[in-house]
Amino acid sequence: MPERTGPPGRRPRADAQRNRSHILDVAEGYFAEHGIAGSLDAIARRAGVGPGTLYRHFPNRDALLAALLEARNAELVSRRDRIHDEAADATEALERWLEALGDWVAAFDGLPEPLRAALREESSPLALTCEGFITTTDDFVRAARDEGGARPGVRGRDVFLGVLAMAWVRGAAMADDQAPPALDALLRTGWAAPADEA
Amino acid sequence: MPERTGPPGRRPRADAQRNRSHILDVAEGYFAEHGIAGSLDAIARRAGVGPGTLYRHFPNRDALLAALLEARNAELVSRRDRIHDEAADATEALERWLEALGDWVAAFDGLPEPLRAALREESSPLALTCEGFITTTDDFVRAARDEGGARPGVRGRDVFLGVLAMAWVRGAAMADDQAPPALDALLRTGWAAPADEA
DNA sequence: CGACCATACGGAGACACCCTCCGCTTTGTC
DNA sequence: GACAAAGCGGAGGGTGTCTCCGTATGGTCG
Repeated sequence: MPERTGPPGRRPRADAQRNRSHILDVAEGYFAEHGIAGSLDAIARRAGVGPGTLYRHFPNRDALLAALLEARNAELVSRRDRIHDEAADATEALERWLEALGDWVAAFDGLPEPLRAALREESSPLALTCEGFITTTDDFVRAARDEGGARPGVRGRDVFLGVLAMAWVRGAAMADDQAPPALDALLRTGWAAPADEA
Repeated sequence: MPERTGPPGRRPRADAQRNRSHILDVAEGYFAEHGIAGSLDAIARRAGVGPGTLYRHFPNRDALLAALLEARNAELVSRRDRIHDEAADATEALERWLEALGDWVAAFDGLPEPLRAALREESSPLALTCEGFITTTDDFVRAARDEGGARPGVRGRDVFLGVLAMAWVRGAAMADDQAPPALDALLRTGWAAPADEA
């Protein structure tokens, strides 16, 4: 995908394309190693380009992140389609979708933070992606609700935020290896025991 | 509470005590205004002291935060006692405790982040406080479970992390005024509808 | 009351990060 | 081969964290 959207100008010069994709490669490794908060200047240095070059291609951290996520977004979308094809019922589909979302958001250490910021600030390349997946989540939730598998009143947006929140807090419980499944269970069924009478 | 723990040396000089408490006052206002991430040097400036003075009293942001929370911790503890006295049953007690925890963690905008970091890094003045409240949460959870109000297998630590996570993600949904209650409900009962047969 | 010393103060400044601006080089084209 | 546009690199401004050290201040003891 060499072009952002439409072709308003002619296509970029060869060296620009080379630099862009090399920066992306380096950033991928750097973020995987140091987490999402690593220094952008350091990435430029490691890529052997000046800071100006990096910032021309990606005006800020979110833009770089968004470009990095592009490939994974595609994977997530195809996973959504696969779930639609394979899942026996809507509840299982929702479960599998949430698992896929959880994997997506765990692509880099610290990713939940910029996603949350994008959701609040709106004007971020990440915001659009998130809104798309929120809509998808809502579709899954509605289907599960129609089937009786999801609680009425629960919105896709809330569940998405829940997944984000759990992924975020998971980072606090490294040593505790029973925390991840416990947090997933918490999001699924909550802490309260089902009451015969509320 | 003029002394940290025990009296290992003589008590601090008068000007030191004055500065310390004045810095605390200013920081309270500054964090309330700009959120937890505001500049520490700016706080020092507003307090009319050099940066060195601020950093001598509070070696880092966490230390300052911990000192600021001290008063609220006391309030939270007394609220816990009040809940113990007043709550009709253990489930209601847990509910009210979680509400109290939610208020505590919302004391400053952005507070969840350093709390999470403290929990993972361990060596932070905030970590000890958190661990204490995790234990308290576990007590409430156990009592509710014995009564049948809380799901078996749910640990106090997980619920505490859940409260933290929901408080964190709440910051993403400012404009959406139905998100806060929805997130609380999500933590309480999850997204899944209670099944007659699992 | 004056001298002495530990304690505490202030601010200069080292360092890291983000990001911009601009003179120079590279690329594509005629 | 020459010319313009596109792109490059890095110097440097702004901000923030945190340290170091010469100096001032407060408590104490003769």
